[in-house]
Amino acid sequence: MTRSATIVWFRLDLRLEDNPALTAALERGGAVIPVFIWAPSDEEPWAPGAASNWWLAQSLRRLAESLEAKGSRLVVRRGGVLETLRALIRDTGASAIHWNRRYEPRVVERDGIVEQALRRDGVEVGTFNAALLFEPREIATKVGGPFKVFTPFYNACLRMPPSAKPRRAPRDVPAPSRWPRSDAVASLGLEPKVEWAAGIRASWTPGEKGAARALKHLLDDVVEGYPAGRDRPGIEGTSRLSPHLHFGEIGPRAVWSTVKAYAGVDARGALARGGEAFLRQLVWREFAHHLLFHFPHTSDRPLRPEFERFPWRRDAKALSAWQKGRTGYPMVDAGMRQLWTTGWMHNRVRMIAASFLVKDLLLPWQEGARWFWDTLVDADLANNTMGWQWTAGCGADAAPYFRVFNPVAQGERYDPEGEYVRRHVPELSALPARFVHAPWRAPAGTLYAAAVGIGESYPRPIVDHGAARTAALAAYGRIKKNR
DNA sequence: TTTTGAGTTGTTCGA
DNA sequence: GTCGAACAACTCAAA
Repeated sequence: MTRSATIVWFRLDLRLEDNPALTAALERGGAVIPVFIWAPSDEEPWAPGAASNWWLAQSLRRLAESLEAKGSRLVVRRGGVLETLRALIRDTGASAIHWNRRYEPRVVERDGIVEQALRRDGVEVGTFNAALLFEPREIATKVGGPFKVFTPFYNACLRMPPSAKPRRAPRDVPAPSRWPRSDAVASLGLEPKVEWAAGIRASWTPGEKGAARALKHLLDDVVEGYPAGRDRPGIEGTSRLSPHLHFGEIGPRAVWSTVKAYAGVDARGALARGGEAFLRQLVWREFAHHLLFHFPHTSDRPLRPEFERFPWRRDAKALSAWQKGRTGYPMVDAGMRQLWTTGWMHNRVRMIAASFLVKDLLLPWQEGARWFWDTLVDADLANNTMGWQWTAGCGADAAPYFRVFNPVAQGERYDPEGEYVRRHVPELSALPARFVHAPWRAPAGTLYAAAVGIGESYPRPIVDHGAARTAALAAYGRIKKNR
């Protein structure tokens, strides 16, 4: 006796492996109807940005292909989620719907409404965890509250029982006798009308297979040297898993168990071979989700209320120079141009570029968060929010206010040969290493030989870092509590 | 309730 | 060039 069909509503879980909503649908028996619904207005003011949308289009195509290889399809629709699901239930006779949970405040709210309405309709609703090692409510302090400091959060995670082993992708996915209509991915308008995605396309392979390849690359070439390599933007020292994790093309459980098995344990019981350092980063992703879930206003407003009074400047010209990578500080500009051309920025450089916007230019962190949101292929509300608030000093466990990154010193320390700068700021590529992070210090003859014209081919610094630092410290001093 | 120890990623200055 | 201290006070989390 086969049961009636189950709809699997795909969202940020665009994979077949270790996908609990899908697995449970298969275990339930009967046909499975995989669905994706494009409803960006539900997520305003944080509807996905342009780079995210590009990635999404590719990832949906890859998912559809994988489903077709299993004898199934991906039904794509646009518009109101509840109306669409109800129509699909009506058309297919499905009696159940499964999805994997998301944790962004607006989405939690929307999903709650959808779930209640469908249950009232008599539909069986099942929701699952695919996106996190530990969901926001699973980790709590001894008195039951959310954590605001990373280290105790991390320790609490390590005390948790290990999560279940990731499930394999199904062999096949039983199709319904008749498929509901589907829109084409191309009709969703996710891809640019003007061709700007060439650099992004050249840098990434969206989809579950691309994610698996990135994980293999992490094990083969990255983890071993991760503790130091992750801070070197000139080399491939990071996992580059972030967009794959954001779109759920791979799950954190699979990453965790694979890295752990690879790294092994040293004599003192600690994870060896860079494993600890990498998995810590994975827990930072968990912490970001924990924070946004428990402090849902923080995507727009500071966690520390005194920062509501911070004297941010308005300066459209400075903001535009930062966005375009024309601040005159090579490390900042290289980062901003890497972001623009590849849809991604190395984490070390994100901190440098973000610190520059917030502390050197005294522009509001929300402006930076907005720009990153639109340009990053890994734009993730939880991670983006936590990162910007950390840099600005207004978030959980944030950098102390006097911690102002020096873009020249950071460049010299983490990109000593200037490879990273040369790659992304080609007009400086002929400068010797000792001037590549501060070209204005180079003698005229050196500049001439390298064909660099300060204020011509490459901008003069738009602010003096030393003076900017003093101004930032003064501004932060003014919002201190006891003054 | 009170106490205690601690807190991702830095910079600058002076010895 | 290298090293340690100062930068400031606050809040968190657990005992």
